[in-house]
Amino acid sequence: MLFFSELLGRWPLQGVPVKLCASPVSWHQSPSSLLTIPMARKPLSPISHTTYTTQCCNEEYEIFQGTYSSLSFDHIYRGQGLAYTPGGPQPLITSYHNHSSAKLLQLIPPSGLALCMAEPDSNTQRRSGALAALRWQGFRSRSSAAPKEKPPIEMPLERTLPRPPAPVERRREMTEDEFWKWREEEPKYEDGIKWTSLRHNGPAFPPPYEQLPDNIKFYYNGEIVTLNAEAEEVASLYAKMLDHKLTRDETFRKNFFTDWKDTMSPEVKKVIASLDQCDFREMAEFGYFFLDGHKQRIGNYNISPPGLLVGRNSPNRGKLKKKILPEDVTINCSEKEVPEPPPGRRWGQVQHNPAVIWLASWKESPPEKLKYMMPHASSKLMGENDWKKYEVARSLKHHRAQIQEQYSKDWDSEDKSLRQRGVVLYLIDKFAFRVGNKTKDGMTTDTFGCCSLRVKHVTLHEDHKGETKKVEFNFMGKSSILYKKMVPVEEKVFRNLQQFKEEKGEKGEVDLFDQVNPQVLRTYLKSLMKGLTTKVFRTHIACITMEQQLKNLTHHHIKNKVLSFNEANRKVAELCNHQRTKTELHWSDLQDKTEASTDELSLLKKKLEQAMQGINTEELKSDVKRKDDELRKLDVKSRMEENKQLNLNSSNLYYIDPRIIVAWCIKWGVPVEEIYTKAQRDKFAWAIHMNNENFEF
DNA sequence: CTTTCCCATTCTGAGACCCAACG
DNA sequence: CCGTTGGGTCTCAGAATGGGAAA
Repeated sequence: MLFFSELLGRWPLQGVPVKLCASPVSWHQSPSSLLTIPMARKPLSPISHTTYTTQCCNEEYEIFQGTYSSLSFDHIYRGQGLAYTPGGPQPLITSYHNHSSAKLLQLIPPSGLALCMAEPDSNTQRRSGALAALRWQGFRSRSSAAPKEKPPIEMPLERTLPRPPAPVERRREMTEDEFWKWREEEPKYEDGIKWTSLRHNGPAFPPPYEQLPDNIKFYYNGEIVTLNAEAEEVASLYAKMLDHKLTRDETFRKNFFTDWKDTMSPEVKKVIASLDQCDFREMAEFGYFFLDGHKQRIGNYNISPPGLLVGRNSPNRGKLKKKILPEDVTINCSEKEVPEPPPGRRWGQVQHNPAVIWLASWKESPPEKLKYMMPHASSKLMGENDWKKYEVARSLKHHRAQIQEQYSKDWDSEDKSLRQRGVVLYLIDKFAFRVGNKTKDGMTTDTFGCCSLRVKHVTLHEDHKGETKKVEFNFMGKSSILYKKMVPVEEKVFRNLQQFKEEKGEKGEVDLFDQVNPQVLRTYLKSLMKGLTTKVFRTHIACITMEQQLKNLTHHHIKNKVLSFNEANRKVAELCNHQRTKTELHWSDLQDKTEASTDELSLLKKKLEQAMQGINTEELKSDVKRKDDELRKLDVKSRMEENKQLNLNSSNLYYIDPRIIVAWCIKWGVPVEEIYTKAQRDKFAWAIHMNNENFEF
């Protein structure tokens, strides 16, 4: 909870993290009825006026009549937010976002400051930052309202840069007590006077437009036309949206063209008569690259802005991610086509390496790791790699039996390192574990994979729920996702694990497989099959599983094809342990409910049994039935919730050979569009193009 | 109308794996 | 000679974002 007093010190509110207080009554002076300020769903046109009248403090006030809509901070800074109050129009300071509404909890005269607080539902919190505040001056009741004369408001929209220097004095924020003290002691101003001193830094402006380099041209009717600076800026805004469907919308085009024309110099205006003849394509500068002359999308062309590192459990979280300058960037391109660095800057390095597919790289910190600008998943280069990956995974089927035979033999070896290797490989082959590279101490999160498993991560159960020989895994995997599963294993694997554990005694933090590391394993796998690595197993198993699951769907079960597809997909996600970690709020509620219902049901059943001897059991029977139904419904719901914990996206994007899906789609007459989204179809264009009905993984 | 749910897409962090250099 | 290390490259990972529509 951020107190009102604190708010004042932080005006305007951009970027202020605010926690919601469950009962925001702590600063209430007097009870007041809630006032909802409705939000327009779509930005209202400037001419539309709406009047909202509502009850507050048991008196009726006219609250707004104005042109507010999806007001963001951005709008506010530009002074576009206006509230028409009884005292006349006033700038509105709020963090409204469309999709959100806020409850005005209290109006605090006479300063006219009002605080609006969003309801603590997840959406408003997420979208609007939980708190909206509104400064409303000239607050008066209707009875004493000043005549509705709207004084012209002076809102200097144009300022001369540079901005005025920030005040040097650092001011401590008031405590709540201090705030109220100040409020009591503040001088009573006469009407029309609000303050004696007022200081701030003015609005923040977006960076100025940078003109396009000379080699970027705009064409009209096939001819190069040089636009004046202002027209170019506006044109580039349109160019950015070329892929947007709105650029085929008549009104959108008409409106843009009219406004664009206003920015043209007379000479340019004379030339450009129709939008249809305009070719903006080159002006959409970023986001594309040309591979042997063919236009391809770039995956990530925005360098992430400086900020604080938000890692998943990373020891570096909170550390500064420095601003990346052109001088930090290495460009990879062909020799005669070096991109123009931003004006007045230069590239750190330019190289012409055709052996790699990245377009630019820079070192991001922390941790000191290279980042790359890469082609988009839909590009030829990425598509080829994707295809190659699946071909390798596919070829594993010719070697798998032999590999399994080999590692099974290793379980009996005299050599402990061989026995360990055999067990490790078994786990990888059976449970699709990641290899588990060494993590740098202190630099990265402690997460684990097969080779790096520690003694405490593995629990052996000789006899578990009547079944014998079960192994329980419990460790943090990639991205700190918990891997917790209980699985049956081969007798010999079990004995070996038992022995490895025993050797280490009570030391849970010790590596379970001390004789194996990813490097050794890699060399070994390489000798078994060309291109074989640990992750090939993961891909292979995922594909086989998917194919099998889809095959199991008979005509009878295939009524809802998309649903059955998801079911199969889910199996793969489960195998790969792909989860979403967001805690669903109602998840625990549901469990509680189920538990309570179960208790009630058993109680009712008991009652029924006791009453059986009597005659009047009908009522009880129906009670039992009702409760039973209720429980069944809850069960279905909870299973649905459970499924929500799985993340199907990763397996779909990275593990399941799209050719399996395409073949399945053809076989059952399911349009690919029903299975893959637009972005996925782009990524898997290579597989869709192959269109092979008989594909078998 | 507001609020909540749902989903596709983007974002950027975190692994795997390769290879050359090192000890 | 051979195992280890660390930088470089590409793949995989869930969260954040934001549009749209159902409730």
